[in-house]
Amino acid sequence: MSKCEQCIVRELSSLKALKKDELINLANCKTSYTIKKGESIFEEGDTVNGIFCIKDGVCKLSKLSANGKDQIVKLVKSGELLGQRSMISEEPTNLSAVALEDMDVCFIPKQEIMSYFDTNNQFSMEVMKTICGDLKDADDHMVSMAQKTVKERLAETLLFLEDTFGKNEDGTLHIQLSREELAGMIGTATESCIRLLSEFKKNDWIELVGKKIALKDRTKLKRLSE
Amino acid sequence: MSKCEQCIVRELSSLKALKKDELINLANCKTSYTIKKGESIFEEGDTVNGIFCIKDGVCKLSKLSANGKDQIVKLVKSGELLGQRSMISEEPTNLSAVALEDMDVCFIPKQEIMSYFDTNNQFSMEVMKTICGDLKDADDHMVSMAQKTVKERLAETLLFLEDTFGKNEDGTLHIQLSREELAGMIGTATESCIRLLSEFKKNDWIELVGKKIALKDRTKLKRLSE
DNA sequence: CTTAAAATATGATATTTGTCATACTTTAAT
DNA sequence: ATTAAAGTATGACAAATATCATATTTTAAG
Repeated sequence: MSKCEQCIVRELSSLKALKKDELINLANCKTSYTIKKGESIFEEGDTVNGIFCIKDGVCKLSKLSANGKDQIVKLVKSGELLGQRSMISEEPTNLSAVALEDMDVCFIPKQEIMSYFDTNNQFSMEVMKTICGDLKDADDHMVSMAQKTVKERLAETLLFLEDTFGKNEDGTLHIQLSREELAGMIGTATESCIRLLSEFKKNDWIELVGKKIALKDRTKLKRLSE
Repeated sequence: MSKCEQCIVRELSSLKALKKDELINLANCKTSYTIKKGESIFEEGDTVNGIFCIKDGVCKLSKLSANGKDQIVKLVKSGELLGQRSMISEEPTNLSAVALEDMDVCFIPKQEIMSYFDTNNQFSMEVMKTICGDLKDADDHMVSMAQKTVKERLAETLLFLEDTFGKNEDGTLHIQLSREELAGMIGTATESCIRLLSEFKKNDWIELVGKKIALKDRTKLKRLSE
């Protein structure tokens, strides 16, 4: 049982507002475990009785739509918390969380978080601000879906992926998404996504290294996305 | 200065968690006013230094997209609070709020709300739950935009409008939206929206009474929307 | 290494949706 | 009452996107 006090990623989330004695309690009640790429942390309809603190790795939050396609709502990376919404609402979650890479996570039981809400107002405010940020992102995302073309959304998403997850030494996007998953982020058919990637490549805006993608002309992509 | 203690709509929002003495303070610092149909409560980019409690009327929350179209993100009606997200984030709002009907609202300064956050945990939890509910709605809405056709979204929206705002004696939707606004909710061009309304009418799923709309076959609409 | 399965890619085509033009209808102002 | 402006409606067409078929490449299993 490692000490939460010394955990680096804790500083990145609302948990940074916790005080020393709260951190000691936290270390005593948390559960650490690993999740392999492709495994799920929770699934649509599950009741989440706590929150997950992501120490390492990235996962996708997605929702299966009526037509059988998996729409990716958000990517969550190390330093972020997972499951807050569902835990606070006291409702089964409407999203599935699936690891895109091997992950290290800690589970913190609901009871513990609730006790922080009762005694540590700064923590409550941090959580509230995080959820408000998520809400703003969701609204903006929704407007993109409604008003932008698939091409614009692809450009936007590629830039987002590079900005958020960085790139490898060879310039390719660090985050590994299949074409199907990329299409699921954009909200389009896999074939349409592949076709547009080919078009972007032909225009020399991106490079395709196997199934990896490298951005070559961020300016053009930026202009297209707006 | 009317007493908040006796205000009926207060019972419908997070404000129901306030205690007697808090309500007396609230009554002393709130500002009541009216807003005419078409007027705005705040606009994209404004800093919102408090929240609005809607006593009567309905407004739209919308965001202007790059192509010049106004995407309606949410409708807010009496009993609900407005501006919480922006106030808590301490960021300018990303949405505009415009009255769809004449409205009565009260403005509660940020300072006052913050003091409740400090001293009344139940209130904080209620606000958190509301925002979490909004986040869930936003995610679901986003998936609809990404995965459903315009026709499906129109059917869904018509049902939502009847369920949420009710209908007049003649069976028409109580809420008054122009075709342009309805298109703005669905995320489509005004002409496409009008065209689909005509098609729905031809199929006898709805009736068009002037510019008003009456649902005639909820079952068909429901099936279509899913 | 070989093979089956999965992922990526591309073409052909149908469907959906947007855009532009125009007509009709309602609303509001003089 | 008359007229202009805004809102609603419809047609014609173009563009965007989905779907289905099929080929190619990559991955994983035996």
